[in-house]
Amino acid sequence: MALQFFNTLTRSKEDFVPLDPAGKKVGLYTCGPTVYNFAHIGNLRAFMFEDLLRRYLEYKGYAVTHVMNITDVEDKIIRTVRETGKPLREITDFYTAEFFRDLATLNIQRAHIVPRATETIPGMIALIEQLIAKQHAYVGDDGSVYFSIKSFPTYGQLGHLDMENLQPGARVQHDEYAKESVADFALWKAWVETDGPVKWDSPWGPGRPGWHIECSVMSMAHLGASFDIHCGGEDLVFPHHEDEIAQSEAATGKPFVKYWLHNAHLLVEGKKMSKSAGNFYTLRDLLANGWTGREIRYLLLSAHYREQLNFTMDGLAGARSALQRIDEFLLKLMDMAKPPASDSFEAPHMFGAQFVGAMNDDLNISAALSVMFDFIRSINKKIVDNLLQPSEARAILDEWHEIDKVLGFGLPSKSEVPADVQALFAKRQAARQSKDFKRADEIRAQLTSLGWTLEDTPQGPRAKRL
RNA sequence: GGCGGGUUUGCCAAGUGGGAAGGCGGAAGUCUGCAAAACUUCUAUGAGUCGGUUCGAUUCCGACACCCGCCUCCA
Repeated sequence: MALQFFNTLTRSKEDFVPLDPAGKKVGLYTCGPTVYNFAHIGNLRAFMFEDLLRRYLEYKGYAVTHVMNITDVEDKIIRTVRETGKPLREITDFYTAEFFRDLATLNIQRAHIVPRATETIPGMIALIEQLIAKQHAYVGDDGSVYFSIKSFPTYGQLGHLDMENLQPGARVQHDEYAKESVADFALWKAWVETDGPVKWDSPWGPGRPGWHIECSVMSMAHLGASFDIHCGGEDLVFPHHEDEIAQSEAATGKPFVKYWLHNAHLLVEGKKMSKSAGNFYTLRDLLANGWTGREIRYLLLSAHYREQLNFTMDGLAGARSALQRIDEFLLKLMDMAKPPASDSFEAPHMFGAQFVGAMNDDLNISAALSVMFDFIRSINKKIVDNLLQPSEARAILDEWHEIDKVLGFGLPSKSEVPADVQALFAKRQAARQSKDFKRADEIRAQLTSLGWTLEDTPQGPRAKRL
């Protein structure tokens, strides 16, 4: 099966064919964070899905250029500036650094290019000028610039909204802006007093960019007027991505994005995450409760990205157990792995092909993981029956490294056993052999206090770190 | 009000017009001086409810119930 993605634009699964005539290069733009607060796990699910997407594209051999913006000017940031009196840059630098720390904790690969909105303002002004020149935008009485929806007939295509019959939602404030039409959106927002020191000069007076324009400018600057994939949470479909399409295509006359991929939100303990419900988590909250980035990664990754994921503490415990089982499996293989004895060695049948088959179907990670666990069970059986050759173990580990480039769980490392611990192990083994079990149990307790546990296997005792 | 997604075992979660993946949990067993760990096996005659189409429906269609999302700056 060819690689397929569900494209929000067509609401159907489509074969993935890059714009690059050679079929090699892929341009990927993912909407980044607004840096006014710590990211919560809902935010992080989106970045996790995008990480899986990028890793899988790279696994498939595509040369991916990944761009992710940092939104560092926006209403809530300005509010924070006003409330704290701190310079904007101090606030956004802090939360940007925290954001990257979160990504590192979750083993999410950083985008190749990470532009900041505030460093892209000249490009935004240039694009807005183009839109005004082409009569897709107009300057309002207050000095703000608005995009004219009616100048772009296909507006509403991504969100599948019929603009003619659209009933404004409760959040629309009709009287707030000097717009010609309620649905028109701001490209440039004129400075108002509550903006305080946050302002930039423009041909239309001081102000700041609207939200949507930054993504159009930053994506096209690095990926060209047309590029392959644009991602974000499903809430961004409308208006954010709809507006990006309108601005970009109105300015360039070219199709903006070929594939739009959106991830579903998550629930926490079966409920919508909210601060008032007490189920609102940032990564630091979870780490403080003893969970690891790896466990959180596993849980966030384990459900299909277009399905709502129920994030629960039971789920995290399940992730922990599942990862332990994987680690145990890999450690066993590491213990027995040896390079093949001869050149005629044939690698054993692996699960890679089935894994790819599942992932090709719009990143069906659940099916892919089930293939992985089936494989683990089958190899465990061979180990129990003493049928697994050391060279096979080596080959499995080699392929596992490849698969892990997609999953990003990481492989366990064999811990070096210090000499004193090794000596205790030997002493206990001697005590056991002379049937002095009381002494053996004492030594086991001693090892526990040193942070080591042991497992007696047919091949002898095995040391494990607690 | 409009548009869209969903409801699968104790929990999480896939696929599928004809035998319901996988993970966690649980049970039994193997191994062990004991233990732990590991491993093996088992664990939904049933798919929100009610109808319809069909030889056959969890899967298609229609109602209803409930959950969730979007409808102008929230992943």
